[in-house]
Amino acid sequence: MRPLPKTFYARDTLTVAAELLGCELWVSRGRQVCAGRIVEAEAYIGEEDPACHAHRGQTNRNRVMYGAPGISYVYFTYGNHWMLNFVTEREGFPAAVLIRAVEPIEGIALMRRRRNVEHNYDLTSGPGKLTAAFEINGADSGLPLSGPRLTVVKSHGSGALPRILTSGRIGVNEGHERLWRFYLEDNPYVSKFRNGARSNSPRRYPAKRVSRA
DNA sequence: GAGAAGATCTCCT
DNA sequence: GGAGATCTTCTCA
Repeated sequence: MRPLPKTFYARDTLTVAAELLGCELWVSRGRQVCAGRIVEAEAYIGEEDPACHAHRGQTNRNRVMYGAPGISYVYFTYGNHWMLNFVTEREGFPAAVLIRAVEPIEGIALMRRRRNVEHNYDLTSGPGKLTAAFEINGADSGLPLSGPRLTVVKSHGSGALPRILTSGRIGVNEGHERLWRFYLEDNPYVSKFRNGARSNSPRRYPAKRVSRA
């Protein structure tokens, strides 16, 4: 199982976000291993992006975002939830991909114990849910995505990937006109349209409107 | 130090 | 669909 190289992340964040769909995230806790296929992600790019943590410049909290590509950026929000991001682009430029949802493929029983929910589709269908299911927290921030604790690999599943759709980002107050949310069509683990997303008319990817302008 | 905001989730109606 | 929970981070005085 070969992790994605650093060069994968050291590219345009929108490209990375789209290409992460279908990839597998593996999280190890000693002998406990959980894994899921990434089905939904959002891009946050630079200080010009009003929804990005780096919008107001570098702080203690977002310092990891300014670091090298291919590392994790995990932060706490709403008093309850950890958010998992992958740092992208060049070192010194704050950009990241928020992992919003995954499809469980390994360690499902462990996730169910951690989440205490009835249905599998409730395990990881949201950014806060997936970090709870994978037991990801601030201790995982700044770690390489090439292992040993966090590993991202190309999917070794067979068959063609479903269509990739884009929409406005969820839960952000500004910058929602940018179609920087990417997800797999008809996947039950994609988080639903809600929480104030004001521009989530889905479009096929690649699309002309998916740009950084 | 105080107050406000926040890339969410879950429960209740 | 709405509101509360919960607490870290940041800004401002």
